[in-house]
Amino acid sequence: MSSDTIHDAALDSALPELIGYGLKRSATAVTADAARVLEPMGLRITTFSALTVICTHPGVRQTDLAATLGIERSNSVAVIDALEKAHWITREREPADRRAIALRPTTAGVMRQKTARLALLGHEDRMFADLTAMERRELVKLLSKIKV
Amino acid sequence: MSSDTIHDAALDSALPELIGYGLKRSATAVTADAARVLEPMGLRITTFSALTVICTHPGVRQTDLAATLGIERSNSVAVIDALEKAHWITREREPADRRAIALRPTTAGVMRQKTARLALLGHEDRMFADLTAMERRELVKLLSKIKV
DNA sequence: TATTGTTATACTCTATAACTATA
DNA sequence: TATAGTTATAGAGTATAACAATA
Repeated sequence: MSSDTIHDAALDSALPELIGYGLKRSATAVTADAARVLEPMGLRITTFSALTVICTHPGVRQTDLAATLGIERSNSVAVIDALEKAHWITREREPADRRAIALRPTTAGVMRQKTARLALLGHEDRMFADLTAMERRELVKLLSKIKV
Repeated sequence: MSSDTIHDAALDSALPELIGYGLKRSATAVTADAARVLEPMGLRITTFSALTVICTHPGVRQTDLAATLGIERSNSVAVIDALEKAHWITREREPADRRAIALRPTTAGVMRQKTARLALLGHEDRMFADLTAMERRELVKLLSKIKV
């Protein structure tokens, strides 16, 4: 750094007193690295997340998928388009309710999800290398206590 | 939710095993709420963060500000433009190095930062209401251990 | 009337390349 | 040549409104 004014990024401003600031910076760093891991597999965080839910809930409706992921239905369309275009999922109109569309993974989709999941677990091992297994569980627990 | 397929958002898919997934969702919820709090004051998260660093480091250069905030210099320009337009900071060419620009808060800028900070502390009290003071400190500590 | 999927749109954040003026 | 600030641009995430088909 060229100036002597600031030594340790963010650690000597008034920002660290805000939990949300650290939370956002951590999340940005982790998601950026996750995106780099997924990119060569043709996946983004949103498409991987959707594919994962579709694999664990074959036949899920788009509306329920969006609710599960906490995204807008309208934004789920492009995500599902991408997965369908890659032949990792299928869209199938539900006979019982012809408004709804059931989403199911293809064999290739299931395989791709498994590969990507393993890659992400490796990524997390790197990003959270300085946390013990107990600390990681504690982190997850504390995050789950945040209001959403 | 209209379908019985999914009951508890994100809690019954394979996503929760990934810390990054919970981290991103928490950060999204917290930053969205923080943005709602700041909006009526004419601030966004980026402008508030920049204003805070400028208040605690009057005379800081734009490059150092960007480094402190972990953003690209190029992206800092619009942020600083907004703060200057609102008359909360001043840009001042440094005589010793005429390439550099020193950023200083105005009286109005200092006051606005204080008001916004208090509003954000209230916002955090709501978002982290289910965490004890010790748990909040623990959360900050664990977040700081994540690789960036 | 309400819901499902969809389109269109806009805004924020982030990232990269290239320019200018200064050093 | 290297650095500080800047411009332009593009991608990704998120949010809202409105529409057609179906219930």
